[in-house]
Amino acid sequence: MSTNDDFDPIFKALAHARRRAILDCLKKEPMTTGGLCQHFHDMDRCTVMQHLKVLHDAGLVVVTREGRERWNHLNALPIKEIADRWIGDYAQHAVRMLSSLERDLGLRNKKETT
Amino acid sequence: MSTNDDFDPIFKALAHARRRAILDCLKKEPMTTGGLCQHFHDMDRCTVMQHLKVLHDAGLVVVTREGRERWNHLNALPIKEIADRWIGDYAQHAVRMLSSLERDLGLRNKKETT
DNA sequence: TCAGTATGTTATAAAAATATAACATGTCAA
DNA sequence: TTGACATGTTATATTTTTATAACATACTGA
Repeated sequence: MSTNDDFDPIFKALAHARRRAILDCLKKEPMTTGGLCQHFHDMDRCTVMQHLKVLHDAGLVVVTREGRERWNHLNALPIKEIADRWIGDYAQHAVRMLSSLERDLGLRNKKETT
Repeated sequence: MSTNDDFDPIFKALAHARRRAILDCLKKEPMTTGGLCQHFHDMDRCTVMQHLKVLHDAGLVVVTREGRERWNHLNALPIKEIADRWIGDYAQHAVRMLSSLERDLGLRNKKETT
């Protein structure tokens, strides 16, 4: 399935807790690379930049420049695309499973009460 | 954020295209390990089993046994949880961005037509 | 201009994920 | 029982990811 492969860099980008934390930061407001390094003071600046590169390559971070500063903006569209085009089927699967479980429990209760 | 860490094994499990392909298979119907190996004939049986272990540890695959067969069932609930508890904020972010973009384009068109 | 600052690049060490091989266990059915 | 089969386990090679260091570039403002 081609759509599955399209999503690959996005899933990979989301796979690291540090990167999800960076996204959480950028969800609140755009930040400079330096600002992010300050926020994640336990992480080397180069590490932050590598994570930003992964996020950028996945299209989850958009970069603008102001003088010598680099502003990193969240682009949540790829995440929404995954939600719309990939997760839907699985969510349905889960809901079906839950409702059949509910039905089975219902039958059991019925049986017990009769 | 603690919820972020709870999701870690799930995001990690979803990060590999082969594992997502396995989930796609199991979404259609439960399969034995052997059945999966037959389907992914270009992958070593041990590799399939390792992937199944990752999926199982993440709670995405539930295992039942029948004699010498092991049946792997999809459990999509963790995916639905991510959808409900993690993706929501980002989807909203995306929608907000799109609507502000729309508004800006609307303003531009207005300007152009006046 | 020039010191200080923000970011970029290249190389490399360390850790984790992926794939395979070799061997082990348990079940079925003749 | 016993041979074939489905799965499980342990060890290890290969590849990728993650983290850091050292050096380079470019902008700002005094």
